[in-house]
Amino acid sequence: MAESHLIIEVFSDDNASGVAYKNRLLKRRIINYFDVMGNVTIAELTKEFNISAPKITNLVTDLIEDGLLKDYGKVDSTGGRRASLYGLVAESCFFIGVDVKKYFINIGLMDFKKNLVEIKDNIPYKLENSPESYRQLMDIIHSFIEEAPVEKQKILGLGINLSGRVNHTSGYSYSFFHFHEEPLSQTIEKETGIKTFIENDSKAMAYGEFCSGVVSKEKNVLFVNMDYGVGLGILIDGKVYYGKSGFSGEFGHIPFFNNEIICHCGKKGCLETEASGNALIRNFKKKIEEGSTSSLSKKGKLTDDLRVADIVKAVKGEDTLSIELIAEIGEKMGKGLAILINLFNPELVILGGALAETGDYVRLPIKSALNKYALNLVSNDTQLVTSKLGEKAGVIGSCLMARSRLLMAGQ
Amino acid sequence: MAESHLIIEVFSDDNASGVAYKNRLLKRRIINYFDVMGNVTIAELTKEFNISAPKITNLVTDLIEDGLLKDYGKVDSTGGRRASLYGLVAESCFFIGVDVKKYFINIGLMDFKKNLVEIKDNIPYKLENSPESYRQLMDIIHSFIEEAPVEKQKILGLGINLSGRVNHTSGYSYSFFHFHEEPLSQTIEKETGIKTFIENDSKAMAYGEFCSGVVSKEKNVLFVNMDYGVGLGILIDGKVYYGKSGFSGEFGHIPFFNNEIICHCGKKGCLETEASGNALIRNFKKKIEEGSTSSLSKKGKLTDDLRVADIVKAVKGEDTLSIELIAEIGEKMGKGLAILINLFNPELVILGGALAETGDYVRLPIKSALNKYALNLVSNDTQLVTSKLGEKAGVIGSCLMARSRLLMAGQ
DNA sequence: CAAACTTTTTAAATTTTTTTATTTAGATGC
DNA sequence: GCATCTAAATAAAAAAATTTAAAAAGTTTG
Repeated sequence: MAESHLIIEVFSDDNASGVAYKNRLLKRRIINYFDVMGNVTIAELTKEFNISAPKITNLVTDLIEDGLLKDYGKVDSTGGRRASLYGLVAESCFFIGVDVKKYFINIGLMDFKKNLVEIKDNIPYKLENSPESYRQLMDIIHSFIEEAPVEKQKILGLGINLSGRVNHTSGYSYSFFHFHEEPLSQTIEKETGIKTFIENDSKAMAYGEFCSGVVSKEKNVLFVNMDYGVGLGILIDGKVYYGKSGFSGEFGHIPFFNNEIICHCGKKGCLETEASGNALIRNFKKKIEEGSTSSLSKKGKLTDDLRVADIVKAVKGEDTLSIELIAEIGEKMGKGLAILINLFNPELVILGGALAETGDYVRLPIKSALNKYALNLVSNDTQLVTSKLGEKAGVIGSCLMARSRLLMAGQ
Repeated sequence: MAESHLIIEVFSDDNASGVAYKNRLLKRRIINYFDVMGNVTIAELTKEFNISAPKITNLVTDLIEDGLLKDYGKVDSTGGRRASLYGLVAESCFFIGVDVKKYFINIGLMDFKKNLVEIKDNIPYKLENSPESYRQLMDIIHSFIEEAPVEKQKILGLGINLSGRVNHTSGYSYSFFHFHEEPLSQTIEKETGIKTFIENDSKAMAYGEFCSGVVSKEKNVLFVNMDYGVGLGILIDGKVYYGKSGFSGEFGHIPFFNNEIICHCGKKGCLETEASGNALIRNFKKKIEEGSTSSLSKKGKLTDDLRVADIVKAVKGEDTLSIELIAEIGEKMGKGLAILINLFNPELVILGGALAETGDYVRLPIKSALNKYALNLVSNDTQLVTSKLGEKAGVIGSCLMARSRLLMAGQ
């Protein structure tokens, strides 16, 4: 009780002046350091922060009293007295992440040490921009909180991923659930009693992959979310890049093709019109109509709502048509990615989203298109890898987003 | 004498530990704050840094003794005792900037307060990747230093802009003057005795425009350098974005057209093949050959080395053909910029370089293409303006780059 | 034009932080 | 197995920074 009160205090944002304020800032920086480095010793902290040992010792002792840190035993021998290793206390606080997809929801609970304590996968749901759909989402969230194996007051943050245009600072979502004057984050916060953060799905996935996925030391990373649409999460200097209003990374809607296909954004020739899950389904249907065969069709007929997940599964099952079509998408995507690589000179490009789950089936065509279309000196710098978190990227990302936005408040 | 020694000390990078180190860091942060804010009072500094008045007073007194700061008199009445205004001392130190263009060089001297003390414009020069061309460049730099109206020891930094691939961290230039194992910056530093920084031209121009040009409060800004080639300087969160090796912003070489024109980079269909000064000249020559007339042609004949500057001049002189062709370039450039706006959601896009000097002749076609091709919600955020510094952007940018890299060393 | 009020600057007292020295804990070698 | 060494933790002393209080320099108002 009192403990949980103290925890929030560390992350609070009041302008207590002078020493108290500085100490709180330092504590946050220390927590942040533990975040990246895992367990560390006092000596390491003094070096990192250029602060004397007694002072660091005091702060660490404080953080232990707050319940955020604990002693994890001694380091291995370094020739002298063995140092104590300190680290975060996993169960000191928790965060919920909600990943809202087109046809389902994933929702998870993460502890302070970034362990995904619980995850509920593939909860059936249909994302629509209606009050009913919103209600349904909230019901799912409520029952998850109810059933969560931790006291509710220990849940400090709630992150929600939505596709489309989202302003993460103000908490407004423009593409979905924009029914009131009030920002969506605030509405949900009032209803749940938990500090809520709305985030764009691709950005959250990118962040997830950055903190807990394939990224090791790279600081400039692009995450491509290949799903029904195409999203992009941009990490610059280890931080998600938002742009003026949070609309950065509209990669799916760059003018790229000379076609006449009208994109759902209203324009023609968007990258998404030919290099996306939607395009894949359209192409697939067309091929079947033209007489191609596939394990997904019976007597030239397809199920009415063919989904991306079906085709991805078929690719894994070596369905020739699916493999051909996914390679085609990959080639076009690769040419688009060449633009990104020329512009960003990133250390790493991560392929994520449903289509990326086909692994090398989509990665290799992308790679060869990159070699063809990107400047060599630049693209030689860039590694191209498949997401490690896979379908969990969204949940993990939104938990981590909520977590970091709470921890970093005012920094 | 002793003074100048102290100045460098403030900006040095030795790891003096403890208090001395922290004070030096603080001093730098204070200088940095003066940089952006101009003259400020002690009270303002205490608020900004959350540091007590006596401590700030001490640091400011120190900086005054170092010769970097001075008292600029009192503020206007605020109802109580009038505060002293402190500000940078312009003549405490100086920086040289060299802007190397295809057919000429601009070189300038900047004081500590960012005033361009002196500039030598349009020094005839031909940029080629040869030792002779390098020698010529160095001669120009040497004689500028000789003739500069300040003691050489007060010149703390030398910035040099080169087009093409430059690694600003290591100091290597890959497109020009890469004759030795040693980084170019080091070679020049040895020869001049002044700390030298090599920079990509578009990035330096972007930085110049950011610090002293059209930018007021914006933090995410794109600077498009429309010259013979097309360059891009990306400012994110108020800092130049480099990417892994400093090759970011290769906007000119994104795969954008379905043409068969071979770009000098070796690929086909680069943006630069149709939306650049080189393309403009090619188009112009072709039009004349086809029988078009222009104030630049006599009896259907053109001077052998038609230059971009000639066409820009003709546009200002209302030459119809030139105006038509520049508008055509603008439209294509605008479609390319739509990509950037969708990706970066910037607050501001600055048009710079020789072609931008045609003002609205190129800006308006770009603007209308943006409306057509960029996502509205995103592009509504973005202001499109013409460079304020014009042809001085390069010199000012490289001076400022040298200045800030010296001031920020180790930050 | 003096009293009351504001705000900066300086001074003194107090607190905090760093430095330096000492103690503790374990590793290594003879 | 004890002396010697290394490095961390702690304690005491010294230095530095902040807080509080007071003085100084104005402004405003009656």
